[in-house]
Amino acid sequence: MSKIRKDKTTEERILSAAKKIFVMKGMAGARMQDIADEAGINKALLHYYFKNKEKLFEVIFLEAAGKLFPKINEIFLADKPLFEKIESFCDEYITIVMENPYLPLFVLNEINQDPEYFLSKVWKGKNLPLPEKFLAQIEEEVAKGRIKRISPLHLLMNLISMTVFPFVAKPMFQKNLGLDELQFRSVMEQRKKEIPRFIIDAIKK
Amino acid sequence: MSKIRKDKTTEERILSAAKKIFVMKGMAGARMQDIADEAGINKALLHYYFKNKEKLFEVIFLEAAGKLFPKINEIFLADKPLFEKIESFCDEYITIVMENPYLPLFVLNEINQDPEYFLSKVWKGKNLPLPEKFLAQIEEEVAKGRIKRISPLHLLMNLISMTVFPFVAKPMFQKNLGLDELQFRSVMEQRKKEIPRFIIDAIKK
DNA sequence: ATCTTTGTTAACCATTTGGTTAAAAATGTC
DNA sequence: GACATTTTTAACCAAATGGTTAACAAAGAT
Repeated sequence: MSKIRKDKTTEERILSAAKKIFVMKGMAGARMQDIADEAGINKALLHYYFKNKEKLFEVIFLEAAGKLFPKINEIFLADKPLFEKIESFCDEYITIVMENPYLPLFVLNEINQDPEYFLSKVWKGKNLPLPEKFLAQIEEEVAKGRIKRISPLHLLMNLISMTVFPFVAKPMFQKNLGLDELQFRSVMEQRKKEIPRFIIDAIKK
Repeated sequence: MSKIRKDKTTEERILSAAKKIFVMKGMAGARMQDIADEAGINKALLHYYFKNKEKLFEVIFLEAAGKLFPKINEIFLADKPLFEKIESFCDEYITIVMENPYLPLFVLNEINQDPEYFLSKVWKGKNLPLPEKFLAQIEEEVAKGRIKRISPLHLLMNLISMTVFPFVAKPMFQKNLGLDELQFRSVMEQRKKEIPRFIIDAIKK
């Protein structure tokens, strides 16, 4: 069979549509007929290409998680000075999530539905979290007197919280603070610099 | 009709069961039969007492939001020094959410499904966000030279992010950092003090 | 005790949902 | 062009879902 593909294959159209609908509605709320409509195909094709809803969902979920989790592991493992790590994490992570601001909520919500199941899928070998090096790095900076005493665990939580949560709570912040879409994006761009500055101000001696 | 109630009325049992199921599964994933099973009643009673799924859901959602949103408005409006506000917000908010750690994710997820609809329900008069006073307070502290230059908006985002997000991402943090249930609770207790300390270290001159 | 009102039950209903099937259409191979 | 394989279609299916109904039971009012 020839491997030459013209424009979007049916499979690609399904995946693209499924991503849109699953990210918006979640597993429980998404309807196969809606995915088929979005892809412009007959619903039976979803089963021809992906067997069932669960299999299709898994592809989408793993792709989404594959965008979010390796990046966190990257700061764990990188050989860089601490402050640089913080700066590049914020910059890169916000850039990634800005391309699809609903990803974090989607992934976190599904993980909360069945943590063991979903996290085992995500961690199947490839994205195993390895925080030890990063946490040890923070301890070392404290011991060397370069930063104030702080628990590595809390520093990590603070970093990830400030970077990700505004996306999760987007409508709430928009309404609370009177931000339209453009303004929200602008604020998140600012945060690429604001968060590292805030953190470094908090821990620098 | 006598208003004397013995133990749990049927209505109370429904509400209690509905809260459990809706918070766990969300609107889309919750099943009326599951709620009835949880309450130990016949499913038809759900409609006798609450007409339909949407009406029942709304009661639960508003109750949940009513736990989370007024507290945020409280820091906006309180006549207290800034640092005290930050300290008491973290302390009280974490205490509230610890009683039901899944509330933030539940409320935020539903709001993201239809922001206009849900936020208008929440803001129907009573919980209208009034951040101006708080934001002005931060500006004043900056102008008086008591804290470093910082955008009030970012400070507010940082405060709420660090307080709430660990609950939203609970399974992820547990897995990443090897925390069992007790340890997670202990970490969140620590954060009552750690977050204000971190923030104050970041902004204090 | 009688009647009215409220609460409960089990059966039922129409629609929706994820999935199946067989036939037709399209594509690939020689 | 003939045959094989893959893709697509429309109809169909069983189960699940939110909701309805009528009968009965319990509680309230007089």
